[in-house]
Amino acid sequence: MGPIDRREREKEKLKKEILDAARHLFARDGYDSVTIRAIAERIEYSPRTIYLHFKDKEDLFRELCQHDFNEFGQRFAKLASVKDPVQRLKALGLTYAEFGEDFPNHYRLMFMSEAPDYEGKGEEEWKGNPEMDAYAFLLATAAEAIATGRLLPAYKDPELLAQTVWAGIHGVLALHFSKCNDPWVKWRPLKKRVKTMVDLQVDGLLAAPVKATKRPSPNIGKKGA
Amino acid sequence: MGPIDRREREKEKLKKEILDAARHLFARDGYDSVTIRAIAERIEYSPRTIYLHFKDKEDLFRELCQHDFNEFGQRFAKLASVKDPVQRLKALGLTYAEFGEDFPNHYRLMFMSEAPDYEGKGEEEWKGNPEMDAYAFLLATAAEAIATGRLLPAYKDPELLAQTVWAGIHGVLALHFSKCNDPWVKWRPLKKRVKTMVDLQVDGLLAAPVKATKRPSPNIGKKGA
DNA sequence: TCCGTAAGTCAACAAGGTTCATTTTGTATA
DNA sequence: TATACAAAATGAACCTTGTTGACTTACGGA
Repeated sequence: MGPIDRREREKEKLKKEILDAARHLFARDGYDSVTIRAIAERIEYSPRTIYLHFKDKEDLFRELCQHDFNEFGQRFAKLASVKDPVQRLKALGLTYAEFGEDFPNHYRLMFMSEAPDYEGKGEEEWKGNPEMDAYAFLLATAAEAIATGRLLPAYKDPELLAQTVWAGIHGVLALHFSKCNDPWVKWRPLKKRVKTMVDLQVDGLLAAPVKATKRPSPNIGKKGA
Repeated sequence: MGPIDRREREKEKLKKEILDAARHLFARDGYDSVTIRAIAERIEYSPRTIYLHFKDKEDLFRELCQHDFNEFGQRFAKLASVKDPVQRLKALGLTYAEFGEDFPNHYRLMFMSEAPDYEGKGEEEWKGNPEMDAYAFLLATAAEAIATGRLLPAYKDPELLAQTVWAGIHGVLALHFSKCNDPWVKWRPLKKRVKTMVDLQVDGLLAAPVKATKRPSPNIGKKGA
């Protein structure tokens, strides 16, 4: 049965066209500024047609992310070759930030907008999500880093460590995206801020500058305010 | 001239009513979900009236922030009594995060949405802004901390240090607000993540656990990936 | 009492997401 | 070949929301 197959293919092709148009516009103008009508105009179809392929604007947006974030996943995957987990942690941070710099609108989309509620959805719904893969990779690296015994004993929960490191770099980017116009801040170059964050975190984890391999003293004592 | 004054007072009172209604709604529902019409309905005036007091929705929103962020400024001001600048840095982080926890929607408003362009506006436009005061305070604390000589020599730029520390805590909050539903992350409690971030950063700055007062070794050498 | 100004309102516009009812199109079948 | 039918596509409209133009009302001063 040829015709049916062809139709199916054509349907897929149109969907791809929509995604391409949407990608272009979202990346250039940001989520809010892009209208369904504009996307439709770009592909020379009526706005209504888009709704035959996507439930609503957010659904389109989300599918686009899912599709595109392979780039993100691929960049991360390359870092598997870094043997030392602590160095890999650093590399992860730098790569993550680089992605944010290269694709600011995608970054915003993925990390700075309310996530959909996965409540109730099965694992299949989010399996294969590059964001998840990246987090898993970060988590594994954190665990390995801890396993080297070179970190301060306070940092022994891989999950907590991964979340904290992630938050640090994310903070640099997020602040950059939303606050870079504050006139009372003499912003340092983004790259410099990223590097400082990465260094600071690793310094904090190792808690002994550069080449110390053993933690200097086990008792950290109370840290209360 | 009594009547004129009274009119002025009444005008101010109505403006305050608008702000109160807006605060309530913004805090409860978030910026996007609040409509001008809803605010108007709450104060039992027509929507048009709001435009007699504020240029547009964003202007209203911004004035509200400006007005409310005294709370923010006051919390910070209290920390001036912490003598040790490093401890004060810690306290600043914890207080900042506490504010975000207590007023998530205000936090979002102030730190997670595109700032207006201050381009071209004179200093008067943003003078007295509590956000600026808070940043100035953080900056001063960073400078003092550096001046103690207890930090690693790599961290000698107060501006860069302030920006990095801010970014770290902000990252924890921002990630929390937009990503706490990701099912593949076993999120640790927010308070714990905040504390970890603060500790990690201070550990990194001091680069010698706990009570070390002198930097252990001046040469940090290259940190490149 | 009458005028002018400030305060306030109604109705409407425009933009944008979304849907209803309808038309067009291409395929399979009598 | 002519017809029935489902898929594809669309134009017009609906609804919400920010915003504004034009009008009405209230009131202090002459």
